[in-house]
Amino acid sequence: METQESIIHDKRKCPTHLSAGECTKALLPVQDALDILHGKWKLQIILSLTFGKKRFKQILREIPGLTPKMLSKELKELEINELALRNVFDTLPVTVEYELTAYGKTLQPLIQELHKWGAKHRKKIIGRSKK
Amino acid sequence: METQESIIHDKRKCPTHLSAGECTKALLPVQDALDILHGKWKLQIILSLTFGKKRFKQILREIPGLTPKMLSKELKELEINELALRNVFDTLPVTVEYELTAYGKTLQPLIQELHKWGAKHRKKIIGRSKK
DNA sequence: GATACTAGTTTCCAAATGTATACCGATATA
DNA sequence: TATATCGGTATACATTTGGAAACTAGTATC
Repeated sequence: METQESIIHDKRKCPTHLSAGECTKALLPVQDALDILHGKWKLQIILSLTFGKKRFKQILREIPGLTPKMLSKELKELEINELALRNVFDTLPVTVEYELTAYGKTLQPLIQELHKWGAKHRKKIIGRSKK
Repeated sequence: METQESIIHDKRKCPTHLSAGECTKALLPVQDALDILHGKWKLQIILSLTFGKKRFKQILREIPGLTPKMLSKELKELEINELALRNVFDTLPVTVEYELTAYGKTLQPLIQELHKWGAKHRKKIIGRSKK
């Protein structure tokens, strides 16, 4: 078992924080993770799929305001990142089922962490002034 | 000590995933956390401040491509969320120092988690095909 | 023949976001 | 007097994002 590399607060590794240096590069994976979860619909779609396989129209009906264009786009992104799987059945009319992959389910602990921090933040900030 | 509430995968709590139900509401804190870290510059600015107090122009010089307008906007957001503090000194010309608050530093473990997942994702997906 | 169902795509448009550039007042330096 | 410094702001523009609506093919139903 290797120790988790600390990417911030390590002054021995990044004492002067040079602009184009190693430290900025270390942020790329963080950005990746953020990008994957970012957007108005991503989380809701992922959440919907955690409760089982879903068909296209079914997801559309579940999430109010979601348009087919956006759903199509978001599902493609999930597919590209191997977080969701697309299964086509040649019924009439055609049936398409989406499901989270095992890999997609590894997002869960991360979402939990975001939830934990976000919930505290709601209590601290939003609860008292914002909006 | 109370047990952390599970927001997904709990079929007893959210068996049918009704559209406007409690489950969607549970995603709001997650969105909050994502929003705070989102953007091209936020992480870089936070990272910069983890290495100590910084002045406006200093941050600008450190992060290539960053414009004063964006930096100003991002710093204001950090301030509003009480993640960063703005200190004005009446020197000539005026000196303004920004620093992470203790609360701002609580983001660190979250960023670590994002980094952990993102690094694995890089190896799995980006390393072999994307971009 | 008109309508509805499936899973999307296409087109157009509005709003949000981000960038480039110039500028501000006050002061110190060359 | 010209220039540079500080911490920003103002304006104009380009790019990105997202939404509304109509439309596709193939078949089944009314």
